[in-house]
Amino acid sequence: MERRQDVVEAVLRLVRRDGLEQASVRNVAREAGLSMGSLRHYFASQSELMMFAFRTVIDRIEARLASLEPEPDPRRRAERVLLELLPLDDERRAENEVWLAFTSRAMVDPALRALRDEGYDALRAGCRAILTELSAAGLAPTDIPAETERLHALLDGLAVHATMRADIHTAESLRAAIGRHLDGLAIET
Amino acid sequence: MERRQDVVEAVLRLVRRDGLEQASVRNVAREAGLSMGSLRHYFASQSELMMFAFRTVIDRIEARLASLEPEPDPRRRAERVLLELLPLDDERRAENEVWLAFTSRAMVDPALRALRDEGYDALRAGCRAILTELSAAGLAPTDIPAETERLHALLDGLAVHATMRADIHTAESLRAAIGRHLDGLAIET
DNA sequence: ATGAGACTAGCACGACTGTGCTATAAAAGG
DNA sequence: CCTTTTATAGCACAGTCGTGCTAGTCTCAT
Repeated sequence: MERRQDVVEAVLRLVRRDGLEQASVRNVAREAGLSMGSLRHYFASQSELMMFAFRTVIDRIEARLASLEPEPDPRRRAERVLLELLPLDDERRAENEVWLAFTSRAMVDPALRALRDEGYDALRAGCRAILTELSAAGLAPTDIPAETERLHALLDGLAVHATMRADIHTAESLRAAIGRHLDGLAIET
Repeated sequence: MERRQDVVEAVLRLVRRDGLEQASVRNVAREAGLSMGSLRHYFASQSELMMFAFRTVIDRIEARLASLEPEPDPRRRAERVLLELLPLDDERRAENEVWLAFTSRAMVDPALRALRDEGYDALRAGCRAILTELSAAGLAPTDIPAETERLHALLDGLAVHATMRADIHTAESLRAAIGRHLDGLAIET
């Protein structure tokens, strides 16, 4: 059963190193140290493999968020959750790279689109929850939908930028951007 | 005369409809109504074709920005420029879809990366220019680098979101997000 | 020990890939 | 008129692609 996870690891390595289009059945098998036939015993088709890999990425991000230690202060909690979603270390940088590749393919692949939308909706709901709490504490405006649009876009924009150009966007500059946005929300109230 | 432009149109149609990975030499030739050999008379290799197509997209966006009618009021000018970059109509939606596809491939293709970085830098410089003007007019904080990071991320985030889910992000909601951000900048000053 | 199922391996097929190459048709310049 | 470019077309080659298929090997309960 855990062998499927090994295969997914191979997929993610391949996607990061050579791009999603290089994640062919043959390449994945070689990267995972399996024969083609053996790989197909775990995944009947390529699309099943890709869906599973995409789902794994989503699950990991959600698991990391769920394992955050509780933080009563709304402002600090907001900061912590948002920063957890940005590519501040190699692990999360890898996740974001893979996410970007899948997202791009989802533009033309209906099966992946459903998963992408699921991730999108979850992230947006998270942003909304953060803003609802902040607003209740008087730390953000009351127009939740509008601020959700803005925060969600800022978050994904920062993530994409940091993934594309890790050299320019340091952990510090990302932290500063988030902090500044939260400050702004408090002032606008 | 410029048959090359017709070929690029075919590439862009193909990328939008079926994804970048479907933009093979054969498919592009068929889409453009040419034979393979004929296409190769205009573009010696596939990568030359892709680079040219990517460059065309960049040039078009810059041309559209350059053709904006002058607007003396800093706030209105900022709004106009930023909205021009968002996928508010089909033409710009198409550009953003293609941009996203190229951007994703640029993660693993050094040749495309140079072009992507060029676009990235130009957009960031534009954001910085807008903020410098706003700041001079007392309509934005003086910490230009930090605000550039935020505005640039917001802009790209909105663009990506609207491109992925055009059904959810209406022209109105995008306009509102930009307007709200500019309001916030003025308040934070 | 024997049969069942899980696992591993690899070949074959038809389709698609980018590019090298040659051959023909049209246009242009002398 | 002839020649030189320019343009169009298409075949051949050596790959890679996903998947169907068969067969051998392992583990384990009966």
